[in-house]
Amino acid sequence: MKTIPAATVQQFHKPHPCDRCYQSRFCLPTALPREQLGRMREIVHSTMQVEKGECLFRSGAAMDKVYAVHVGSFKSVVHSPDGRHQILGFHVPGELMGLENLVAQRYAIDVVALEESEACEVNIRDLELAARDVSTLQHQLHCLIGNRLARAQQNQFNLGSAHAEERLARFLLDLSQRFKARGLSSWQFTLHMSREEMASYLGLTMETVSRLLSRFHRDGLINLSVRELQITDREGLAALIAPLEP
Amino acid sequence: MKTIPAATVQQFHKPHPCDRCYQSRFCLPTALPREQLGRMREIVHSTMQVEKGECLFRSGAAMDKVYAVHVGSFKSVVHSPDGRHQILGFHVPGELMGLENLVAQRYAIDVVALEESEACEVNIRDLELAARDVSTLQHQLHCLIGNRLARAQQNQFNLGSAHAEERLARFLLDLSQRFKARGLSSWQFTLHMSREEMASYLGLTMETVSRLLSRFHRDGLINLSVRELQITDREGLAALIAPLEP
DNA sequence: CGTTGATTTGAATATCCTCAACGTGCGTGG
DNA sequence: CCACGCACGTTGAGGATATTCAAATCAACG
Repeated sequence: MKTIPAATVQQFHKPHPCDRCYQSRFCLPTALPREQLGRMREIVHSTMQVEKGECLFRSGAAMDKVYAVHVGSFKSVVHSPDGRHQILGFHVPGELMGLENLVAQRYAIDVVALEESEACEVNIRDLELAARDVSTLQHQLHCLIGNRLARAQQNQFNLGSAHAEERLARFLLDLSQRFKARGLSSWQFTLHMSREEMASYLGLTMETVSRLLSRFHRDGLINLSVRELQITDREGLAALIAPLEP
Repeated sequence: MKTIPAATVQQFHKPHPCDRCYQSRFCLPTALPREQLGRMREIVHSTMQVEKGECLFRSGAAMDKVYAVHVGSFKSVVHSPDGRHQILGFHVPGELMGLENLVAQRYAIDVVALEESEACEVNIRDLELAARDVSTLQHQLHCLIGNRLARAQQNQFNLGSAHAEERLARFLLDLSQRFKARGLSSWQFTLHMSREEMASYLGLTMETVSRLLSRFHRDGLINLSVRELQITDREGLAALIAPLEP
């Protein structure tokens, strides 16, 4: 992992790291008026560059930073004491990671890069200070947190009330949605996670995920060459998430 | 549902509603220095009294309040468009509800009382304003949010990686833990929710929950008369949450 | 090309769900 | 007081879904 202090970035590259995700809807500085951006830049501690499979951070001890994805994608993994683990979420640019570290927790959560990625590091205390100065930033932060909670609750519904088929369909459509929100293609994208990782996230096994993807393909819903996904029948996929016959 | 404006409460009862949960560890005003309590009281809009089965709030339209449980207990329920529903959590005194309403959301979440209960209502905008004035309040709010996220993630792990037996064991121990944190008995308490509700929360069916409770009883782990629970072998229960043979 | 790791596919099994019957507690009204 | 209905809970049998174990296929890379 390579750390690039914000100062250095500003010195050598014309755009500040924050500018690079300014377009993405959910990034911190988005909601700030232009003239407040300077305040935001002050609190961005540095930019982290991580290789595929590398750990951005490992929760434990005193965790006093949050991270915003700039480039690439991450997964967050929870480990139980007995060695099992589960993926809690995938993070694409503009999303915040480490919010749960605002306070001590039971489980250790690792955040790992799925590909070569970049994230900017923000000190929590600085962020809190800035939020007190700038009400739009405070509100934006609360919005991000609200989104995050809503996402966690959606996951809970998914894992609790949906069968394998529906979980996977929801997952694919959710990804599609998130890419679309960032201005990327919503019907053709790369799954940067392995089958195993998808399975872990969905509370299934690798084999079940694989079988379902094959079935989706047979049914003409998707095209899939290893990790390159095309959604060919969005309606068909959407039909799977509401198993009802009215 | 009966609404008691804070002013009225202060007038007719000696203790302000906030005083009633001042001892509970996670309630908002807890972290405030005594002299700041006044600021907190200003933003408590009113106290809501709800009957068993009654809806405290129903998310939708513009939701601009959060609630703190004073007395009793609540459940939050998510409804999917096709009529299914799942319980996302149970809330005991001192816990905050409605945080996900800091921003618009996809799913409608209802919060319903499990028994005769009381909650105090806080306007989000007032809360944000106060948080900017009082840094301890801001930090406390972040801690509550962090806790909430951690809980959601724990649920996700539970639903995704644990079998029925383990889910139920975790649930019982979690409840025990939360009661203990409030100074109540950790080995003997009332389950205010029905089997159906427990099942919904755990992503199981009523029948499975019932069978497991019977089994736990046969194995001498618990005593259960309808809804009165005694944990007779905490170690035995804890052993179920780490299915490992070293 | 052969090795390694990821993915797909198949067959047998386990877990949990569905359906259905039965039991219990409680309030209502005969 | 007892019968009755009703909601909730328990228990059983059979079946569906997803897992486990195992083998085959595919892709990447030296």
